[in-house]
Amino acid sequence: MATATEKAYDIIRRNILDGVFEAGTHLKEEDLVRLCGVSRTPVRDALRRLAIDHYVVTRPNQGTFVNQWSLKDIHDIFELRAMLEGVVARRAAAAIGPGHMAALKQAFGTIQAMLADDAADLDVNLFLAENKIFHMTMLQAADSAPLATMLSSLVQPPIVARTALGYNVEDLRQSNEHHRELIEALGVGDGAWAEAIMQAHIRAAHRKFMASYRPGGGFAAP
Amino acid sequence: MATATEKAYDIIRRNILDGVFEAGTHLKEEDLVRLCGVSRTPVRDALRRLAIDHYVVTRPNQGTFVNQWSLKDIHDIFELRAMLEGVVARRAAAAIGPGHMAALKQAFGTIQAMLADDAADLDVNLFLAENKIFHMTMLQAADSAPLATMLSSLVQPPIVARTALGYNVEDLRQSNEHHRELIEALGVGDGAWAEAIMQAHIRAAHRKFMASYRPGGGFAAP
DNA sequence: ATGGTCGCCATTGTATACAATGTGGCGGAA
DNA sequence: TTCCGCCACATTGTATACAATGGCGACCAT
Repeated sequence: MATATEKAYDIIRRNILDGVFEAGTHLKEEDLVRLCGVSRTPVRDALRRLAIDHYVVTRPNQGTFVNQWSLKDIHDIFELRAMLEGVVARRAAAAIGPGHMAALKQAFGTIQAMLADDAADLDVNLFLAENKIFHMTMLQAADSAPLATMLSSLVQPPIVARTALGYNVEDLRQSNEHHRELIEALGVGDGAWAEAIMQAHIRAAHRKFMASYRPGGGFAAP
Repeated sequence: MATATEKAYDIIRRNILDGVFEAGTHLKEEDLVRLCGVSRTPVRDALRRLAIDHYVVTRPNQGTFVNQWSLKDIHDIFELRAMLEGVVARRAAAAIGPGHMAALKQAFGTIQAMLADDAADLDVNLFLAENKIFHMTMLQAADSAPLATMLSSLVQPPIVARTALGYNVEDLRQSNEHHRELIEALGVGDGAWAEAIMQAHIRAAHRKFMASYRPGGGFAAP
């Protein structure tokens, strides 16, 4: 966290993800100055960067607001993610090398170990971190900068995080079984197989998310 | 062009599109201050907005550079555009109303009129404007904010503009015939048909673009 | 001659002061 | 009472001054 802009970015982002700043909230620059302990200039910079990542939207002369998605938007996002992550899997099957393959297996193994232990002490954030590593590795293996750019604008952290909150242990096991099958498909270079299982993987997440979604913006406990 | 930020944004963007700022150029804030006649603050704001739209990339403590795409990136961009614009067409076929349909027919008619005249006096910018209206109308008819966001990050104006430069009159006629067929498919609500012809439309543009592409960044005259 | 290191300068990052804008409330008139 | 217009304030937009960073070249040591 070397620069003031980064500091402001991280603090604001964290508050959005933690739900302190609810969807639609008007983020006033002066308040953020007090919260972050930096001047307005880096705060404004941070808000622009958050706009790039679609955490917020800025309306000229009005201010910056925490982004919110309609139910329809969320459906569309999952729909598009299923399609694009499917492409990622297909391309990864054609291009993956031993390094990325090893990273995938390790992420799978780490999650598997989490699930083998008593489920009670499972740390959702730890799961999310490993899950992210898995998907990022796939993305790198697919070796397409435009594809990576598009997906990054589609994988909305608030939604992904809340999806995980809706998971129970059985759901997590199913999720990691998909990972296992993806590794298998990639191992034999079967792009169509990899694409299909990846689409199932995302669509399953979609259903789990909807099951715990509440229109008001709140979410059911896991 | 009310605000200084908008002014800077438009000037810098125009210079990039016109090729004054070539790909990879280091855009120095102080130079842009002199060019735009505003202070550094709105210039920096404008550069952040240009980064959102992928015209430039910013590296911390190093500066802002005009974005450049590799040949592979360009292929990927067209590939993804074909897929996503296909989805747009499919969804538009299911949801389009009379207003959007009329707009599509008008854009088609305008382009048709351009091509009926003597080809010598054809204004490429005018064609581009109507072409954009056509595709934006399709996007609105598809009625999906996430889809619109993704495509906007994929439709790189420099590439689209240079694609048109590579067109000859026959290519333009083919392009507008695709538009005609899209309207027909949408009229009978055949989403699969619309999707297929849209994919062909983008892939044809891809080939026309590659035919006039020169690796150095220059392009053959039309 | 070559390799590394130090310091200067160009450039970006940050803070603060001031200007402009848009909004909400108050008051007056119909 | 209700609607319109105006004023004041809260908030964002802009300019300028200062701080920090990093790249590049010169210089020294080997």
